[in-house]
Amino acid sequence: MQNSEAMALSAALLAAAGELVRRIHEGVAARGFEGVRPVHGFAFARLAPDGATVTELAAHLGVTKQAASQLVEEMVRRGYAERRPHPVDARARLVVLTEQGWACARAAEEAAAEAVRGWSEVLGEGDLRLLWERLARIAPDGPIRPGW
Amino acid sequence: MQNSEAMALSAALLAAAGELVRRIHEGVAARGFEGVRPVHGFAFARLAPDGATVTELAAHLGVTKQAASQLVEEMVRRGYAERRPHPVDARARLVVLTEQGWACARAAEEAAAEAVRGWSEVLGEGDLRLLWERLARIAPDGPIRPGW
DNA sequence: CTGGATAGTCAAGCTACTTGACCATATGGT
DNA sequence: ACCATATGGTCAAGTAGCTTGACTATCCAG
Repeated sequence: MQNSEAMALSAALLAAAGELVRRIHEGVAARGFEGVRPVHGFAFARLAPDGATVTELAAHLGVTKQAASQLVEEMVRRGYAERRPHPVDARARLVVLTEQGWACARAAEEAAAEAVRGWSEVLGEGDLRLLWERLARIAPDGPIRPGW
Repeated sequence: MQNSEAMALSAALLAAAGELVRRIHEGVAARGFEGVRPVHGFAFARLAPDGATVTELAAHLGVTKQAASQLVEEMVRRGYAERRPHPVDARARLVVLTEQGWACARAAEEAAAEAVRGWSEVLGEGDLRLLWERLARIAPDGPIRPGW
């Protein structure tokens, strides 16, 4: 693949990602969760199953643990999450979602589904799943960094 | 497609985009252009063919024209670009790349090609082109926003 | 020629991130 | 058992890169 083509592919990927984030953000806001930034949705996704420590969250988001700590602080202040003592490590604290946090996480998922549905209409469901499968192979478990 | 699947697809897309940006940035730095931020590469791509005005660059990057103006100022200061009078509009100024700017743009393309080559090994050239084609259909001509 | 739109810049402010310092707890070698 | 070192977390301060607001110069339609 030529260099200029690689650059064009990169631009397309970045544009799609930006568009997606924008739509999810709008969708979440439209569901009444204003003041929540895009990064929160992906933080929710990490916290959702069983909670996570600040350090785990930082790794997931690709930021420093101080930044993750600030993010958690903000989520706690807004009532989306709470800090609990960690069951096995007294240094750590387990951050878990509150009921409102779960509601916001669901809103983010709905917004994502809404945005992706538009793509499905363009590509078709089958191609969309192929797109997903290939993207997942490219960057498995990579951090979801906020910004460049 | 289920909501949770849409979220997972979104995460995969974001992770791939972040990974790509990181690799391009590293590649450009490795070629001796330290101090250049990722956004510069995509600014170069827009300026490369025939130059562009600040306003056009702002639209391409999805930022305010003030931010684009600051970016241009920085690029000029570093010797990557220069402002010229616009041929037909005396209000506007045409921002064009210097020789060093072209060199950096080529470095960014090489770095992008290098990063994409790794994907090609995972997906195969054909699938990679399909991925590109589908991404391009999703967000044609969308802005390349720096960050969320 | 005149009123409104557009290109660009200057200045100030904000926000989300960073680095640095610090304490509490865990872990592993001796 | 003890100490050295590593790790989880937070507080504080600094900063980069964006924003909004205000302004000038130029274009263009009527």
